[in-house]
Amino acid sequence: MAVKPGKFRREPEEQRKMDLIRATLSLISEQGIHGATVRAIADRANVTQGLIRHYFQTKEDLIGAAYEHHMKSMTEQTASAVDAAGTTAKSRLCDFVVASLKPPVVDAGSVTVWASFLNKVREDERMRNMHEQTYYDFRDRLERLIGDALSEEGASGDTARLRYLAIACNAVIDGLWLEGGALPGAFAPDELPTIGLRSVAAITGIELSQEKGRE
Amino acid sequence: MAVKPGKFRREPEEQRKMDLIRATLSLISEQGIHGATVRAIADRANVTQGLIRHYFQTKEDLIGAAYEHHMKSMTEQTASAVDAAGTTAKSRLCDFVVASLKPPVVDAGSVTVWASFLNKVREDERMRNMHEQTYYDFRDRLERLIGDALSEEGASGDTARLRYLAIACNAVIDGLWLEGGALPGAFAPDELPTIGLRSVAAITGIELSQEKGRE
DNA sequence: CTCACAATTATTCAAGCGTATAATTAATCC
DNA sequence: GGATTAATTATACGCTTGAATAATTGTGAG
Repeated sequence: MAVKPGKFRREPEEQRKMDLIRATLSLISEQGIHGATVRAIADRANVTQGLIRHYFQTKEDLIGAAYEHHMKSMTEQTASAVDAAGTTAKSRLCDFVVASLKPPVVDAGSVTVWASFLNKVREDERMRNMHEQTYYDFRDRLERLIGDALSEEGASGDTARLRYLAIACNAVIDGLWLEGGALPGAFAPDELPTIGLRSVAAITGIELSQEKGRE
Repeated sequence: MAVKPGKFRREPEEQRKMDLIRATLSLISEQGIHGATVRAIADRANVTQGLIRHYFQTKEDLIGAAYEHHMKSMTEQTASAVDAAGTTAKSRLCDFVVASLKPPVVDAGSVTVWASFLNKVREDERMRNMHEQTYYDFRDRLERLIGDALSEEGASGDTARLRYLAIACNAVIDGLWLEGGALPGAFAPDELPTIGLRSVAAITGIELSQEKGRE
């Protein structure tokens, strides 16, 4: 009755795959992993369930693709907050921390998706590799930012100390991210970024003021 | 052929419930939530599946009971490391941090179980309440320990600062716990406790030496 | 000793799952 | 503008799931 019936439209492969991935992620974020059945996914992507197997050999393949997309997207969202060149290393570190602890990175659905996948990481080697890579990638970025900020202050850290600083700061960020997503309403709007910055500053010994944002 | 056939034995209610809970948790920790089917649980507890419904009205009830048990058990394991009276507040804080970051609290299965349940926290109110309560209980213990250690040093923290310190230290511990369980092999044996202690010391400004353990 | 009752097993059921295959239909090519 | 082909729908299959009910069996009371 609306635009012209026509039983279906053909779409380019990448488009359809992305539709299915997005449908999968939105379902998991709303209902957890058990809500992401092939029928529900197809329904949300406005296709029939047979199409899933046309693009993904098995449901696990789709799940894997969705996991990869979600992790890359989260890393991207934080990393993109930092690539503004020409700024000081300290302010880049600040931006990185703050971006990790604000929406849309801090988000209940995002945490749900992440936790759902964590279960599969144990069994599936491909997922385990993605998981490890994502963790190390994030931590390495952080380590570089910390190293830059330190040398900017004249203080140089040896390798071992830099590793410790990166692990510790990464842990604070992860912990705050998790709690912000898992207990929405437990923290005031700007509380997590503030606490994150102060913690990273205390651990590294770098003086960080919240330069981004109006406060 | 072994000990005496006899088709089954009657056990006291609490015993059987605990058997079922333990079977549930061990299955989840090994295979994730999807491995915990009523049949698999009954099998592992050496009963038939009908018995589950005799003790738990629904499978969700069993899952809820298992969740409660797991969370209480984790909190207990850390809390019990600290109740040695007569020691200084500083050393009690140390013990608490270290216990949180060593096996059996840091454990791959434990993290898997925790992540599996996180999915259900969103939908089920009873689970959500348990989740919040566990978090606040742990954080409050930490806050008290930090407060005690601070006043032991003469430094007194106002309420707001104490809240910040507790949230931040809790986040480091959570983050390290998570990563230790999710990436076994990524850290040296004593690395997590060491990093945890140094981080808590840096954040709170309390000088903490690793008094427990031989190093 | 046996009787009554609760603990436990045995069997059944309907629903939902992922997958497989066959039937349509939209776009492309000559 | 009809034939071809791949994208999409439609239908069906076999299996597992959680739950329900019926049939047994161990055990304590009198």
